[in-house]
Amino acid sequence: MENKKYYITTPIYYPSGNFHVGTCYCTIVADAIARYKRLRGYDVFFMTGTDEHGQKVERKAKEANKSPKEYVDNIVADVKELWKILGISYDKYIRTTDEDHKAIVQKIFKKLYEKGDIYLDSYEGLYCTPCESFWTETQLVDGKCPDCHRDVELVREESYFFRLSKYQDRLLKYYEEHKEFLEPEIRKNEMLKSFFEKGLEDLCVSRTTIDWGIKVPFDPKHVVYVWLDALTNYITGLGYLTENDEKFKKYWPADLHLVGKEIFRFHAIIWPAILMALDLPLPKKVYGHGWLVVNGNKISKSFNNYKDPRVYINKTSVDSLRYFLLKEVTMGSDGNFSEDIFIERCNSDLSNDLGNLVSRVTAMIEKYNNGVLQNDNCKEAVDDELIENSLKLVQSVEKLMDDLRINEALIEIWKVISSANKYIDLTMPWILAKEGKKERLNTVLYNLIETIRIVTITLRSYMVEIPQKIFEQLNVPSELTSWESAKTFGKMKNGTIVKKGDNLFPRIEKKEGIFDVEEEKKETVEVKKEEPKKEQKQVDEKGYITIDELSNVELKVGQIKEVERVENADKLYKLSVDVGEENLRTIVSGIVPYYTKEELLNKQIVVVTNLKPAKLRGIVSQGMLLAAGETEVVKLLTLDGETGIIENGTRIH
RNA sequence: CGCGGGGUAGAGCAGUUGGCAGCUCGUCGGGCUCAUAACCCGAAGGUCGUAAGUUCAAGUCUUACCCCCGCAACCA
Repeated sequence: MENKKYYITTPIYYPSGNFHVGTCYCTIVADAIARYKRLRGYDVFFMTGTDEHGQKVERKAKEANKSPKEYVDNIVADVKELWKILGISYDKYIRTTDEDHKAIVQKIFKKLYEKGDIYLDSYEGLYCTPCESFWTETQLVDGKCPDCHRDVELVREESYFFRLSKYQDRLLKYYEEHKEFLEPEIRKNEMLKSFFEKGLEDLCVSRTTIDWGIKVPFDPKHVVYVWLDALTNYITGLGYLTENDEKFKKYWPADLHLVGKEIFRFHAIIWPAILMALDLPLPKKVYGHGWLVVNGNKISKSFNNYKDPRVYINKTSVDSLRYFLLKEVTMGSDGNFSEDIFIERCNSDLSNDLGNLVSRVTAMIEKYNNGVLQNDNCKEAVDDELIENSLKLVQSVEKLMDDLRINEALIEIWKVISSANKYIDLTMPWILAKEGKKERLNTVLYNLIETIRIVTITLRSYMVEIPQKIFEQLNVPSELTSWESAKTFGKMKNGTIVKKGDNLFPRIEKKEGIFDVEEEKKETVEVKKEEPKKEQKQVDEKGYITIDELSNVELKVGQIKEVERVENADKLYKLSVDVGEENLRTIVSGIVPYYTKEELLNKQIVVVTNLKPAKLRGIVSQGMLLAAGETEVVKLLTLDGETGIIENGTRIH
C-alpha cells in the first residue's frame, strides 16, 4: 500500500531584515510536524521559502547599493544557513524570484483574467510621492506620511482587481461545512467577525508604481501585486500548470498551511478565494499560530530583544532552542520568551531531567555490569507502572500531535522522564548492587534503558541531534529507533554494550550578558558594563576593594535637563545633565527601550562624573548614568523622595 | 461605543460541557548518593482584576467597570 501523503508549508518570509527567534518559531513548529509525520510513515512534502518582490526590498536594496536580486540573494543565503543550523528538514525552498514561479504566476494571472475574475479598473488612494507608497487614512500621522511626514495626495492609479466579492458566499458556506478548516477557533471567530461584517471588497492585484516584481503578461506596465505572487507559491512550488506537475497531482491540496496570526486572514479568505477561482481544492487546514513575546513586548528592534537566533544556539544547542520554543509556547497562543526563562528550561528540563537521567543510567550500567545490558526478568510490581507509562506515552503523543498540540505532547514526554527518575529512587539500584542482588539490578537497569529508548523515539520529532547521541550511547540498532518499535517494551537485546558519553546538555551558569553579541556591547556598554570592569582591575583575591579605591569613582547627583534621540541609533539618547557645574554635561545613554523622553526629563539620577569621555555614534559622552538590570529591564538609579531636595552636583558617598 | 486577546501562589502558565484550585521554576524542610551541586518526598504560598447577578454549586455563565497587550490590508 502506498504511503499517505502530507503536504505542509510555512509562510514564505519577507527578506527585508534579519530573522529572529520569532521567525524561527513558525518554521521549527512546521519542521517538528513534518518530522513527526515522516516518523509515522507519511510521504511528507515540506516547503518553506521567501517572498522576495515588492517595494520594501527594492528600497532596501537601493540603500545597500545593490540590485534587488543581489540583495535578496544575500539574505536567502543567510536564511538557508540558519535553517541548516536549526535542522529544518524542508523538501523545497521556494523563492518568488525563481523563474518557474514567475512563469506560473503569469499563467495564473492570465487564466483568471480570461475567466473574468480579474478586471481592469482604477485604484484611488493617498499617495506619498517621495516614499512611493500608498497609505490608508488610519495609517497617516497628523494627516501626513508616517514615514517621512510629508504631505500625501489623493491619487488614482490604474490597476487590476480580483473579484474577491464574488466568492464571499461560497467562502462562508465552506467555513460552515468544514469546521476544521480554520484553527484555532479564537482566530477564526475574530477573522469572520471583522471581515464579513463589512463584506468583502475586490482586491487590488497589480501595481504600476513598483518595478521589482512579476510583470503582468498582457500589460507589462503592471506588476503583479503580492497576493497572486506570494500566496500562489503553495501551488507553483509543486509545479502547477507545468508539464512537470506530478508533485502537484500527488501533494495538492495541502494538509496544513502554518501561518502567523498576522497573515491568518489572507490565508483564510484571499487564498481560498483564489483557489476557488482556479477550480482547485482548498487546503485541509490553515493554522494561525501565536507570537513570541518578550515580557509582553513583541519582538522588535526598538525593544532590544531582536537577536540573531544563532546567539542562543551557540551558547546552548540547536535542540535546546527547538525544545524551548516548542514547549514554552502553547500552540495557537502567544508565548513568552526571555533569556532567563530559556536558561531555566534548559537547565531544569534538559540538563537535570533528561540529560541527567541518561547519564545516571548509563553510568550505573558501566559501573555495575561493565556496560553490559542484561534483562534477567526479575520483575517487581513497581516495574509495571514504568512500563505502562512508556507504552501509553506513544499513544498519547500520537493523539496530541495529530491535534497539533505540540507543547502538550512534550509535557507528556517529560512526565515519563520524570517517572523514570522516580523509578530509580524507588528501586535504588546502588543498594541492589551493594546487596549483590544482581538479577534484580539488571532488570531495573534494563527497564530504564527501554524507557529511555522509547522516550528518545518520541523526541525525534522535536530534536535533531540529541536523539542520535542517545541512541549511540545506548547502542540502539537503527531498527529499534522507529516509531513502531516504540510500541513494544523489551526490544533491546541482552548483551548490548552501553556506554556513558559526554553530557548531553551541560548546565548553563547564569551570568550577566551571557547572550550579548559583540556589536551590541558597544552601545550598551556605558550603562552597565564599564563600572564592573573598572572594579575588576582592583579587586584583591577575596573580591574586596578598599575605600580609597572606591573613592576613585566620582559619583554625583545629576538632573536630566534635555533629552533627544541620537540619529541612526536604536537605543541611544543624547542627554544634557546638570551635575552642578557651569555647563550641562552631554551624556549618551542606551536606554531608549526602557524610558521615554518624558520620563527622563528632570529626573534626578546618579552620574559617574570622572569617567573618561567616550565617543558614541560620533557624540562625545562625558559621563555615565548608573542603572540596574540586565537585557530586558533596565532601571536608572534615582534619588529617594522628592526631586530637588538634594542639589544637583552633590557628591555621593 | 473600531476589533480582538489577557488579568489565577514570588515568576511563567494550564484549567475541557459550572462540581473539593492545578503545572513548571523559585523558596523552606526532609531523603538519597547512581548521576550534569543533579534526583526523590513533603511544606508554605492564591478572597482565581473589581463589583453585582444566575445557580444547590462560578476561575468557569450574565452585566457593568478598571488595568495590560496586540491588531486596524501585508513585521512570524
